[in-house]
Amino acid sequence: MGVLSKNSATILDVARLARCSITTVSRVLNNSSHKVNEETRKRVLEAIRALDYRPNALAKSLLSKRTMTIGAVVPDISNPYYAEVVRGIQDAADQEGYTVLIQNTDRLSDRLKRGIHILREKNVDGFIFTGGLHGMEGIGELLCELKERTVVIGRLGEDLPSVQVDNEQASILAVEHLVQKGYRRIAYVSGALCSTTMVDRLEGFRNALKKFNLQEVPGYIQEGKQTLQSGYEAMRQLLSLPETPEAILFANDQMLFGAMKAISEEGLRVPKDFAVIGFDNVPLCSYFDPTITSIEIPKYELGQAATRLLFSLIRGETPHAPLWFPVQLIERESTAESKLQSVDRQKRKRLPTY
Amino acid sequence: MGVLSKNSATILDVARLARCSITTVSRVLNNSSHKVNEETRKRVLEAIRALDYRPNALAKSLLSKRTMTIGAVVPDISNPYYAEVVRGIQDAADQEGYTVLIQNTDRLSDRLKRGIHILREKNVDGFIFTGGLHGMEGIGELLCELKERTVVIGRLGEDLPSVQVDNEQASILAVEHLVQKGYRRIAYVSGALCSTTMVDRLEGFRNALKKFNLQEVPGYIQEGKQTLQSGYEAMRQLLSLPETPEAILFANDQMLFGAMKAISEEGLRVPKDFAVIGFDNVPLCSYFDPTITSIEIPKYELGQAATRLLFSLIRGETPHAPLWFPVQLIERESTAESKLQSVDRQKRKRLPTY
DNA sequence: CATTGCAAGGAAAACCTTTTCCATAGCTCG
DNA sequence: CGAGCTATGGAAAAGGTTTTCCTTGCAATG
Repeated sequence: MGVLSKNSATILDVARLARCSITTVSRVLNNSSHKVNEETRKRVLEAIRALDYRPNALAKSLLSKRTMTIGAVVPDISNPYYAEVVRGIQDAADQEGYTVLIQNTDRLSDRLKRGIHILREKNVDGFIFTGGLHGMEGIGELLCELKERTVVIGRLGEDLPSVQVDNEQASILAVEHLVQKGYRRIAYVSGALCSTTMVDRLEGFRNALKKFNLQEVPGYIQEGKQTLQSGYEAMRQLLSLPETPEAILFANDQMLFGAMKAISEEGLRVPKDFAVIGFDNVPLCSYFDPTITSIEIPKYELGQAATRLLFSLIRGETPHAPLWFPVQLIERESTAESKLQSVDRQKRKRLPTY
Repeated sequence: MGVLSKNSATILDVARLARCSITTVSRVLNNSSHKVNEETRKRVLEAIRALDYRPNALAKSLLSKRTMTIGAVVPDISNPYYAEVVRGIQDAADQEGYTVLIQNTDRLSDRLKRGIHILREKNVDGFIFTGGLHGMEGIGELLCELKERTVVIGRLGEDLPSVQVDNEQASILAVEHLVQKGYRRIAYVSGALCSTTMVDRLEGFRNALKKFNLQEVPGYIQEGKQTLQSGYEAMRQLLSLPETPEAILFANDQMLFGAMKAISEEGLRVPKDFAVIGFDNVPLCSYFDPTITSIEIPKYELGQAATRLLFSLIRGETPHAPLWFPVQLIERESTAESKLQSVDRQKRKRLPTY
């Protein structure tokens, strides 16, 4: 309507127009228990509408010490895994009227520190850390008074309230699946070991080898970054080994997809020549050719649960034990028994390997 | 040190400890031009350190009417395309000390409205809209006074300052490429036509058909959502047609990947049986088997440029004409000439089609 | 009639900064 | 010696809310 006023209306403007005090306006606004005459209320509401008044959140926050904003620290938002976790966080926050401020760290510890700094400066009401961060012990200090309003998805070294997934167990699950399918020479491609997630998955793989009496072949464990390119390179490494593995477990689906290129470049096929299995079960797994067996992590649910846990902390409830979420192996074509391997397996069956 | 005070120190605490007024503390803090005695300054700095004082951004913002935060509205952050755009925005914002508040709309117009509402409430200093939004004319009103601090990536119907890519031209480029390779029966799979991006790409495709004298075959234009599943379904539709297309242009790479599954399920191959070409050139394109020809959109640069444009608006500079970014066709295996088609092409060459 | 209680409303403090304006003291200059 | 300048410092307003604590009428109760 007409000229837009440069500065939006304040509560004082409303009070003036409604011929009452700002106290009354405030009461109407927050429908306080303090009674206000029905007629006055109508005048106020009318004035609010006429002026298109909306309370200034800044002023409110200054007083209430609540910004209705929570901060989320994620290693890499373009990773579909974290994108989904963030989605869970945002939806849960939304339900309680909170907004989420996202800080990307790109897995760099100084960007992490900077992120925390910004979030504190913005006066967020709580923190959610995702991905953990290995060997980054100083975090507790950075959080200061916010320490009691922090939730971690995964581990962080510090013992903060958390929502977790048993990554170690997940690796064992994957290896078990491969063993059952008759694969024995199993390699592992890890992501950057700067997140506890990656540390746990690797640990789990090693334990699984022991558990199933398989030996760790030199060169069968590759470390890279969680990218297509890195998966490709790791696979090339594996392909160059004198004795190539029969099956490969990838610490994340992205790396697996990258590796598929290396495999097909050599004219090799999955699962005929290699079985592969990924982590995270991103949507593409069921659309790839062949479809990819992957460990499903309840990404959305993790984000959601972490946020709810955070709200319970904010409400002053005492933190309870870490919340564990189940993982699940989704079997698809990439780990089917190839004919060749079925034969192999027959042969092996006679050997008392385990 | 020792026990953490529940409420962090204020400027008053610092002043008391340094035995001076808050005015002086403020001056030291913002190293104002107003002189302050070297010894006093030292006392203040000491007090700041001792109390671990950090100014309250809320109070500062209340006064300055600057939150050092900009809002970004994106249709879908889990889409790699937007993830990359957001990355560009964040990096550029970072450089100027700004923080980005992201609002996902999931392409729903009420979530969009809600997002705008939240951003206004949080007093962001400016807006960036991505993806455009078709048939959503009321936006200008929602923005109100922020209208002059809004930048759009793409079009929005309203004429706001923008950073653009010629999607229409891009479609023409793609079709031209296919025609040059000898393909004539070209289909198009569109995403949801609620974003101007999608509208423009479709428009471009239609114009390209005209330009190259190809006719629009009924059923050759499919509309879906920008998802793997939707791409898969669209492809199934195309495959069920009495005469299948020779080449398909997909409005985004995700849909293309979904379609690849439908193709391989039929035992068909790319590019032998179909040429396919995508939009966005996400990283996976060069890792897929076959590698995928796609239209490269400078996603990161778009985000970056939009943010810089926004800052120039915030500084009070007058908006200039829309900024155009070039698109580029990245040719890969998925549009190689199949032997079969080369023959076809020879045949066709005799016909005076265009 | 005096007292109590309630409905309705307002004044002012508090939240934490920045900024404008003023104060003091010591100097310099004409 | 007075005017004006500089170096240094503080008081107070402003920014927009919420909340605590009054105040004023009026009706009900004894």
